[in-house]
Amino acid sequence: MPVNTPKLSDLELAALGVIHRLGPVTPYRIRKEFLDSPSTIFSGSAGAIYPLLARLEARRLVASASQATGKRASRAYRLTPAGKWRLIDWLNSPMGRDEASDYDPIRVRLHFLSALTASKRRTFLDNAELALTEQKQIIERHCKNHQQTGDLIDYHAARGGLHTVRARIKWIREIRNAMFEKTSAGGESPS
Amino acid sequence: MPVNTPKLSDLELAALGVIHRLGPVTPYRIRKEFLDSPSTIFSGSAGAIYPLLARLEARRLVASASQATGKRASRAYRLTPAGKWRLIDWLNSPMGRDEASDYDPIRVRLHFLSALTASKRRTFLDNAELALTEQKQIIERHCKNHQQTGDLIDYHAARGGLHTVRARIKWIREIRNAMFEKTSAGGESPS
DNA sequence: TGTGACATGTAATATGTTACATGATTGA
DNA sequence: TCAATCATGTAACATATTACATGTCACA
Repeated sequence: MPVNTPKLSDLELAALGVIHRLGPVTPYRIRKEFLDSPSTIFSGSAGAIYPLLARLEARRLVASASQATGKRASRAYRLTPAGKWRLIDWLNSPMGRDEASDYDPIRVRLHFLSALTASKRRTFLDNAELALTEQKQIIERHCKNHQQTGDLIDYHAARGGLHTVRARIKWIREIRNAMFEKTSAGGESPS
Repeated sequence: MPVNTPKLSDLELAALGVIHRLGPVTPYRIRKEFLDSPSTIFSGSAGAIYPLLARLEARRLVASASQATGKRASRAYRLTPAGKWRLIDWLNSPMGRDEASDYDPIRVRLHFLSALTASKRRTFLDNAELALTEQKQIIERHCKNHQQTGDLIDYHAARGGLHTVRARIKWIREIRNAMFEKTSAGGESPS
């Protein structure tokens, strides 16, 4: 069932998802979900989340109820039925190039490596491998956490990050090998 | 040498890189570079590129010379020395979480899969694998092209996309296996 | 002579970032 | 009681998307 045609941003859709998963939830709790994620694409900044929730409420995709304990204003947001339909539409919608494509900031930089001296290129690759290795450790911790808490979906999502970061490390090593390690054996034929 | 402190967007930095690689180059040629890329993050829309070039020129990172053949206005852009320094600064700058992190639209959706019935979850995974497989073929073609033209850097960049998309396919299969194959095929009910 | 691809641009608009302001709670 | 952290918000700003307007060229 197509619902609420106007397009939503990735962040808005992800927010719907978070609200669905957590149930009635405060804006800050939603922010934390993004802030604590090993992925950094959704910054979870206040300036993004509060106006976003106002937009979603204006479109009747979420509803809020006051939750004030004492004087401080606080609202708990939940999905409306329309909001849940919209979320499900998104999850069921066919995947195209945009979804199959990924964004790798290191790969973007790599395209322009010819602007550097050979020595700086090597430093670039070393830095990349270091940063990726740290990221890998962060994700491995997440993975273990979710495994212990039995949170299957989050576990699989973390595994995705792990698969990817491992592939990227392997890739960086392959490049360094090709560029610097000369005749190293064992090279697989590309493709 | 730190140059030109104000921060540039990824697209602006990538544009500097493209201008550096191609030499004096028209706006449309720059757009095409993004339009033709197997990655879809940089749309290369006119509304992004033309104002961007004006900004970079105002900051003296690029300079342009008229290239009008006949009546139609056309400018060729090249990097200024400051522009080249800025590009090199970017490539040499240390990599942090943001660079080590990646953005996988399928992984974002996966986090909310609990909103779907078991049957729809399976469809989701099938769709994902299909889209990824198509993307893989596109990247494989790019890879071969660059290999034939001897364009080492672009070849390695394409290899990066290939490593990643393969890892993602493997990951999707792993999830389907865990959820449906093997042991108790009993899907849980949607929450 | 018209059609479609190539090419240059602008305007309206929406989203998200940074920076700021402020209140509440915890614990040193 | 002071500082840090948690939490709610707003305002200014910059960037990028969509949609539009228009010109040029090849060629059927």
